[in-house]
Amino acid sequence: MTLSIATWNVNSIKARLPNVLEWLGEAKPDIACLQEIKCVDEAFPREEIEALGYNVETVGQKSYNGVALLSRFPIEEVAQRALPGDESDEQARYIEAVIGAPNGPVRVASIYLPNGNPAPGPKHDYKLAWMERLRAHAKGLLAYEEPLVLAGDYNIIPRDVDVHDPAAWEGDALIRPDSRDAFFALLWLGYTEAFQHCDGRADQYTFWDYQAGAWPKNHGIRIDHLLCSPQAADRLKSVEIHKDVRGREKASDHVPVVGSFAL
DNA sequence: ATGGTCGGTCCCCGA
Repeated sequence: MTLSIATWNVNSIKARLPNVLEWLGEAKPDIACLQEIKCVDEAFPREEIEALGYNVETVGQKSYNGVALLSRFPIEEVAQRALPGDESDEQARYIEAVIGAPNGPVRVASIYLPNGNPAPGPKHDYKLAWMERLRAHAKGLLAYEEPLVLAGDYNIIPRDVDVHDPAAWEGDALIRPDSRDAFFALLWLGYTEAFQHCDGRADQYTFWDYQAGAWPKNHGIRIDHLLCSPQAADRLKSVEIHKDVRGREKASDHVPVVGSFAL
């Protein structure tokens, strides 16, 4: 059977609820990792999403950030409601759970990695420190030797072919060499970036800014990623970027990325 | 013609 795992930065679940319900109804992902829900847990439209057959777990925050995990299969254990490594970090950017999929447990995290702009500066320092915490935690997770997908908005453009005009982004926190190095450090642990593994084509984007006609000009960037443990990568069959979602009424600036696994 | 956006909250910030 095929297990599909999606990631989508919705840029406010309240503003995006009709789009989210429409997309869930047509794409029917088994597991969906959402980012930037921009609301506290009590304000999340849980009932509407549960009505489509999903179990729901959220780590919310007023106005900013916020992540959610939706699953057709039971969420057996919420393993983390924050990224370990800094008790003083109050930003809602990480949730990790074990899903009871029909053929065995699958661990999934929904990640909203800090943007980091302007760089250099305290926000970029926070981004790099957060990525180092993610690296340390992701390293430990490999010891489980289980199918694991770290899905989310990484705010990293991995390669120059993942942006319409690399020169226009020079110096930006999403493309800076130090940001990229921190992302590559995750891959060097043994994680596989699903899109590059399955497809790898140039000019396949997951985000188009609301400003400056970025969408009609196709001036996008690819920053939403699925990082797979070896046990997940072995079972990875395909990755799809649901680009058409960007052209809909009241669209998020990001689109869903869906991985299909023989799990 | 060198502009142009959203979303949340509150009168500006983050992306």
